[in-house]
Amino acid sequence: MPIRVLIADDQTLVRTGFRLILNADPGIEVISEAADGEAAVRLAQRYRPDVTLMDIRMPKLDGLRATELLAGPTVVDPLRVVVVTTYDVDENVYAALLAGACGFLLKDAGPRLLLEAVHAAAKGESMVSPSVTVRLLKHFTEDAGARTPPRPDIPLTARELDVVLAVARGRTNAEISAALRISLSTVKSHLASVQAKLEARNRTEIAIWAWRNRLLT
Amino acid sequence: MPIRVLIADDQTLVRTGFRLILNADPGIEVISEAADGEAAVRLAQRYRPDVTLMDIRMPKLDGLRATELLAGPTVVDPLRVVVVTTYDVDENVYAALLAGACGFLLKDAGPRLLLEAVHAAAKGESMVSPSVTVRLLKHFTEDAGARTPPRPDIPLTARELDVVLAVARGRTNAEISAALRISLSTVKSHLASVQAKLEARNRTEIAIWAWRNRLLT
DNA sequence: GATCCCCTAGTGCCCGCGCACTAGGGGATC
DNA sequence: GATCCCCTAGTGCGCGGGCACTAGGGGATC
Repeated sequence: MPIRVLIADDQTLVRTGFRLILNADPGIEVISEAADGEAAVRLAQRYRPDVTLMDIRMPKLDGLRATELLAGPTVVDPLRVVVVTTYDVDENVYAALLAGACGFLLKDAGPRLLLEAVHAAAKGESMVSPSVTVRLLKHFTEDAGARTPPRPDIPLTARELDVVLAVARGRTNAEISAALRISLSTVKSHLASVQAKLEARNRTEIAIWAWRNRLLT
Repeated sequence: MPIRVLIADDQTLVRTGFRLILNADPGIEVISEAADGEAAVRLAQRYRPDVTLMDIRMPKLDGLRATELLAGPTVVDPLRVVVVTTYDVDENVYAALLAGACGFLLKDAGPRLLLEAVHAAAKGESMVSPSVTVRLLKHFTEDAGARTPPRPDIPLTARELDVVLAVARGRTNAEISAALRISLSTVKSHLASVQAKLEARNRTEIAIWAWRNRLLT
């Protein structure tokens, strides 16, 4: 059984291009096309395709709103939507993912990537354009291991700082241990020395210290 | 000028498979291979390949450490490393990204994905396996979703607020009980309902909520 | 008067955390 | 080579805190 795909884009040429690429894959079948956002929502709700390719800039209803209607957090039985756009703008990525998109592709991506994205979406996985992914990972690693020295010159080691930041995010010792790939004992060791250095009585005071000193925002 | 690739994997069959796939692409040239982590680091430092494919489980030095040595945050002129592994474990993903990997691939990925990953890495972009991406996005939207509705308008009762503020100052339940002149049980009761309302998992997350919403300075 | 919420209070359970202490490998410094 | 610090890891212990549940008095609303 092939993957049933709906294409939503206001430009005929783009739709045709996508259709040709997708139909060349025997595992994929384009079942319908929409030229504006309203039609996209209507057709998607009627046919319930396995994957919907959604352009952002469309008449009547833009692709992000349409995505929210089809895959948003409040939808009971969300569809899989891959957002496709020309412009690699951070706000678009952000909005698309919050709207429930399970993929974000730039139109300059090659056919291989488009096919991968459709297959991934159909499996419940996600595919994001590499140029977007790199920023996503940056976001992630900054969040996870922002090794910025603290304002008041308390000599925390790099590892201790990792633990402090995790605590300040409300993580448990077990979670920290998994995230940093060290044992529970080691987490406790670091935490104990941090606690002594900061003269904190418990982990909450450590978290407060981190917030007070603007290690987090 | 083709993309120069180093393959690091202890299994000969895997290396051969990768080499065949990569060499089929005229834009890619496999310049060397390593069968353990130490050799990977040595060869990578000598030849400085555009992209290194790095297995995690390897003799002598595991791929994560090797990646850290080649692309870690402390390295002056980091190389591009794509981590490749059999096991889709969260800790591996975290560790790989923190070690500076600009890609994370599962070995069950198809050849298309491997090629895309190498091309992306060479361009300074990033490619992550779809099954991993889906979890990465979940993290992202959770983080973002926790930020977007900065709801100070959660209906906390006066007494609950007292307790929250005390917690946000690092007080223990016993101290709160004494300060507010109520029993320990009552403190726990209030705290339990606060916890439910804020969807917090522990008192630290309650304290974080208070600071994030500027209930304290 | 009935209903609802808030504040108060309790019991039992047990897991996570903090405390004290030890310890070895590795890198940097003297 | 000796010393120091960092990161790692472990054991044992005990308390604080989170979880589930019940419950009664009082004020406000319907």
